[in-house]
Amino acid sequence: MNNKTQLLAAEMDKEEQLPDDCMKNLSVDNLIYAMDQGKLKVLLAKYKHGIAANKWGLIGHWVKLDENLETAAYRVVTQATGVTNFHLDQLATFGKVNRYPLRRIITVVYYSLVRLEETNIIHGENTHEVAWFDVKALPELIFDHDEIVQASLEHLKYKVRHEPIGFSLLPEKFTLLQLQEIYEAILDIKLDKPNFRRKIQKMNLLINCKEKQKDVAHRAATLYRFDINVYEKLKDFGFNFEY
Amino acid sequence: MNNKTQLLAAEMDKEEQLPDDCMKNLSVDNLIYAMDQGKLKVLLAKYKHGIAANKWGLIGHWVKLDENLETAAYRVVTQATGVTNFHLDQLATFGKVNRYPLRRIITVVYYSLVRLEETNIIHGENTHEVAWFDVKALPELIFDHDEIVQASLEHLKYKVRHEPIGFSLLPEKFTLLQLQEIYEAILDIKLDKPNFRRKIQKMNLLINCKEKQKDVAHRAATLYRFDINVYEKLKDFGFNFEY
DNA sequence: ACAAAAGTGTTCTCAATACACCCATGG
DNA sequence: CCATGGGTGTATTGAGAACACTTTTGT
Repeated sequence: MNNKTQLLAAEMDKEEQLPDDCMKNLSVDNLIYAMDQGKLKVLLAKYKHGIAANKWGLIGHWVKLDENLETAAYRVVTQATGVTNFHLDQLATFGKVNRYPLRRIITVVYYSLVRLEETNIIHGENTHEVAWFDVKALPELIFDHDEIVQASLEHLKYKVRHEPIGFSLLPEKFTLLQLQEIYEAILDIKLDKPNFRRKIQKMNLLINCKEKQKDVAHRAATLYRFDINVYEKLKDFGFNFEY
Repeated sequence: MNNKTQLLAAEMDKEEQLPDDCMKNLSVDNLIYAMDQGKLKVLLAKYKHGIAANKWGLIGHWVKLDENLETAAYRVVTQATGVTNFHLDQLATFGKVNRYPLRRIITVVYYSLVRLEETNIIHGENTHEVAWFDVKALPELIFDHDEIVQASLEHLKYKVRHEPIGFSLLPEKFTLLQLQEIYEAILDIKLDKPNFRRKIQKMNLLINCKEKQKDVAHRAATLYRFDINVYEKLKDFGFNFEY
């Protein structure tokens, strides 16, 4: 064993804390999104150990031997955010030979949409810090995580136009402007307010709560909630939100 | 070692022929699609060994230690079809704990679109037979492959409406009816011919070859080819093919 | 002549767009 | 009274759907 190999082995020890009950070459990584005052944010962690030390990266973990991929992703999101009920979908799998410098790791990437007010961020023992970042102002990321984030943002654009996923980012009762801001943040465009309202209302996805906002420095907006039944019907028929 | 374990071990020997230079818990599977006389077909293999013996399944293989996932998928498709230039995209990754009965295997699934007339089907040493199947009349499939096929057909519907992938299934010069048949086969609907023509022509994706079909028992149709330059522009602007 | 597919024309409806305008509330 | 966002009205444009119709070619 030469010096370089020893160094690598030392790094790997520090890095991994890879438990025995996990698969050796497989991880899940999560893109956890939330809306915060009209901005789309993603949750990142600053790691303690190994080659990723003191750098920001996605929130991920190993997959247990007897654990489904989606279960692993769910576990990681819940552990980091405290949220138990959220939208979770597979994005894609990244497996370039050298994406992780020390050995071959394939990562299955999931993305989730959470409601900011339901979160209670906990940083695990492997991380110094866990924080929300505006997707338009991301720090430098470890490994291929920047590529992954960009791919997921593209995918979100695609998705938001064909499924009403926006509702997964809002509290139960929300205003039309809040909903509009989601589309604007994800698609990175400005929308016409009157047209947006009419369009979204015509879809019959919204139920008027017959309540108004409180304590706002302008005319109080009507609160709406999402009609899950109509959504289920729409899924079969197709849904479209092109601009 | 008890009897059952011995049996399993014997099965595994027969099953695998897992080479030393491959990852142990990872495979790629491929959905290879082509159009044949207005029908959408998918390529399947009938395996020789192990628990999949004499059953139909997707065309897959192990991923080499020093091979990217996409490279592995490309290799498998080329090996089975002889085609070297085709549309290849990742679909998703399937990794339920018991999807493969003998041990944990995660499979990264790709789909490819090939031109039937460019194919020269070769069946490898692990398969008795490789054949095209109409997606509307599939045989029983091994493991979770039916779930995978259904997911990919859903994804194709989604995809064909937002990217002009149809062209990847056609010869260089094709008629408008051939193109229409692709949309009809993938979306599983009937389209109005006059409206289809106008719509597709307005997109400026087609170049008139100023040639006609030969030897057809009806009025010869104009041949068109695909304008790749316009497509590249459209990708940025967005593309839509809703019906 | 007939089958089969190519290809054109026309009408109707409705969604998308642009933008002017009024309303309610707190500071 | 003004800033801020809520909310309505309306005219124009163009795409999509339905369908009647003519053209070309081989058998």
